[in-house]
Amino acid sequence: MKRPTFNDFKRKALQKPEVKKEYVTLTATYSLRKQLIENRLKAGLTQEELAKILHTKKSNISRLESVNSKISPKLSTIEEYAKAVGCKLEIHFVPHKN
Amino acid sequence: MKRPTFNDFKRKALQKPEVKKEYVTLTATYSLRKQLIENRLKAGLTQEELAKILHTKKSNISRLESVNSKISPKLSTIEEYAKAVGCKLEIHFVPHKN
DNA sequence: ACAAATGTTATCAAATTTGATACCCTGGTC
DNA sequence: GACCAGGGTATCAAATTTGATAACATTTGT
Repeated sequence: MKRPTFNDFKRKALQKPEVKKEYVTLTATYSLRKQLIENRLKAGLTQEELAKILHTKKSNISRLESVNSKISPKLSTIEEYAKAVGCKLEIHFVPHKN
Repeated sequence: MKRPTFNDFKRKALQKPEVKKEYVTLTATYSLRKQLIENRLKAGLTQEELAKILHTKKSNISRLESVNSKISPKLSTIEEYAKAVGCKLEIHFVPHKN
C-alpha cells in the first residue's frame, strides 16, 4: 500500500461538500492571480512597465495581482491586462459534475 | 468556385488589424452574455428564479445578460451566477498568435 | 383577444473598484 | 552605509457596478 499523496488528501477533502464549495470559489480567483503574474513575466514586464502600458500606476497592478487582495476586479480590467501582456481572455462555463 | 460564405467574409475581415482588435474585445464580452443565458436556460431557470437564488432582483439579471449593456461586471458577480446555474467558471489567458 | 409570465429599461442610493499619491520593505550593487 | 529597482500596502476621491423599485414590452397559453 503506497503512502497517501497530496492528491489523495485533496481528493478525499473534496468529498466534503463544505470544503468543495470553498474550493470552487478559491481556485477561480487564485488561478486568476497566478495567470496574471505568470503572463506578465512571460511578457518580460515589470509591474511599473505594465502600469505604463495601461495608463495607470504600479501600485494598482500590485493590488490586482495580490493574493490577499479583497477586491473582485471588473472583467474589463482583466481583459485589458490580458491584452497588454499579449493574451486573449477566454471565459468558460463548465458544467459541474454531479 | 464556390460562393463566398460568411466564414470567408469573417476570415478576410479579420486580416485588417483594426477589425481584429475590435473583434478580440467584442467576442469576450459577447461570448460571456451568450454563456450566461445559455446556461441559465440549460438549468431551466427564469431570470426571476435565478434572481431569487442570488438574493437579488430579475431586473439586475436582465442587465447582466443584456447584450447592449454598457457595464463590465465584476468577476465575483459572474462567478456567483455560474455557481447558481451549476457551473464552474474557468478563465484562461491564451497567448496571441503573432 | 385577454391574462399571466417573462424579460427589458430607467433611475436612484449604496457598495465596490479604480487611479493616484505617498510611504515601507527586500535584495542586490556600489 | 547609501542607493536603486521591484514589489507591497494604506488611503482618499472619482468612477463604476450593484440592488431595489417601478413602469413598460414581449412572449406564452388559453
